Amino acid sequence: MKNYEIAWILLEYADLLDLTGENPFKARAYRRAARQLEQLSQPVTELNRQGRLTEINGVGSTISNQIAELLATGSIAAMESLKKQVPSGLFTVLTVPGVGPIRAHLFYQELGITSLAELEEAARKRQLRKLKGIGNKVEATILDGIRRLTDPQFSQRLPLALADEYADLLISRLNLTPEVVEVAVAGSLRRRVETVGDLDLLVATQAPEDVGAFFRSFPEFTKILTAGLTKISAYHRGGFQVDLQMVLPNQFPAALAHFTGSKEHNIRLRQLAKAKNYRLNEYGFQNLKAEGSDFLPTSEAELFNFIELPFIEPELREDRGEIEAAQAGELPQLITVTDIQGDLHIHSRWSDGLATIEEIARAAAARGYSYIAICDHSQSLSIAKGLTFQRLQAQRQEIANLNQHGDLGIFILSGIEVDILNDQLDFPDAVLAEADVVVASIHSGFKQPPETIMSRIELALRNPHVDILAHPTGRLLGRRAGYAIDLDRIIDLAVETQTALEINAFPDRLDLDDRSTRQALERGAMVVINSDSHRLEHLDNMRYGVSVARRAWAEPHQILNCRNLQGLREWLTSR
DNA sequence: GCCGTTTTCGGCCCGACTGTTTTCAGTCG
Repeated sequence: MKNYEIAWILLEYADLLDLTGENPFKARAYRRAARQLEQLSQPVTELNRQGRLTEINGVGSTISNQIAELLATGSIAAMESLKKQVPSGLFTVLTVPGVGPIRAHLFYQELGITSLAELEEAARKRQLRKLKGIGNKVEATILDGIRRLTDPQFSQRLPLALADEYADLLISRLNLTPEVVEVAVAGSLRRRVETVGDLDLLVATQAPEDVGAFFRSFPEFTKILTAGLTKISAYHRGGFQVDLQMVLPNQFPAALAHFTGSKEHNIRLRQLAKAKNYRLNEYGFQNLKAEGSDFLPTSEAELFNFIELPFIEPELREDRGEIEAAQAGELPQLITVTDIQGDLHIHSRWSDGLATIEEIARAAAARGYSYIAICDHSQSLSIAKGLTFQRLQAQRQEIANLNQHGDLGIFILSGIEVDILNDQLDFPDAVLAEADVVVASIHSGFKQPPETIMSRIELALRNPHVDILAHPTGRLLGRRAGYAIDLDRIIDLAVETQTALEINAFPDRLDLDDRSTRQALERGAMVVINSDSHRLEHLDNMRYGVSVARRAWAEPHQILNCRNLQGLREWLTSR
């Protein structure tokens, strides 16, 4: 059993505890334990064998015994008996905005509601308002929430790139009013999570009423959900929620940290503040012992320093070990976009790209790169005008000419994105050996059984000419899950064969994702960030790949294309 | 359920907003 699978079961247990009206701190204990398991670098099965489970933070005698039971028997008896008390449909009832564990439990106890459909029917028949503490407003909120849950437009999380665009528009609009002193993106978008559920914006102002009224009047909002003195929530016509927080200018740094989160990270910070006899909230530090000795940080760095931590980058604020690393002075020196020296996966007009190689080279040079690799598709991918051997030869000649006479200020490597077919690569070794860079990837047979896909990928990784495995899981955000692969095994093979794993920076892909990348890096795999550009503007998608790498704690020396051309060539020839 | 240079018992992060109340419970982030 994998760590994340065990963690998932503990999370389910926590939900069950919530739904049965147990002590909320008990559920929190299980969530905390699950979180610790997820970020563990060693297998839980191994720790269990060694009887060392209780060494994990948040795992005591009960949970360690239950994990042992789970590993031995495949289930936890206490959890199974809870499941008998709680129909599985109650979990979906919990997803309705305005319905938490207490109300879900109440609806189940009093009305026998165990599904979304039953909840909707009860609300329509005005049954809910008969219950204690529930009125017509709550009923309406629940009906609206169910409508939103089942509306396809609202059912998907917003991809990072799209969220950036919407946020930029809202921020430039907010800046039109002079009462706005400062605006910033907060929440998961600032932490650069691959998809965001809603947009969090923070404004510094002396006049929150005016800013609030201005904000509420934005035409793109289809409904104002809440409108308080400091917080406004609205539905955006793009199918997501926007939360605006307003604070006084001198509260801005503390508020920025607070609303950036994550929630779990904030809890850790507040615990540290509390140990120093301070309460930390969105307004600053309040001294719990001495009135008037409050502290308003003037920057996020000052806020961290006050609780004896160095500045922690937003991408790391997930309570995935960053607090401990900060305390030990072992935070990573995260990669930035300016560390990127080149892009090793770009398509030209020779296959399904729109730009010529020369146009690409000039655009890449303008972005400060010192090299690029043109990796057009191979022959079998006819839908993408895949290159035959003859056309590949002609393309190589063009690249050679450009390098020789082009005056481009950038070096063009001649590459190929070779398709991984069912039992071979799309070009023979002799052809691959001639390429400067070989990127291998799967474009067919997504639904094959795991063994089949895995043997194809293994074939590619074991081929000595293959330098990079591109978009390793094949997932498309919000559209297609990845292939059924064993990522642990792929990472092991990549390390063994010294093949680089790609973070494909295309906003639809972001493949590998942050968690997988972190695993790969921890186990010593080489990682490369590529744009997979098909037109010139796509080169700018590199930053989304860099975001993934930053969330994976990547430092420049771990990323292949942070090397200069000589370093890259040394790596390519050393393998 | 977990945990301990204030603690082996009694805490466990903190506040905004709404609705159903008549001082607070529930939800959310």
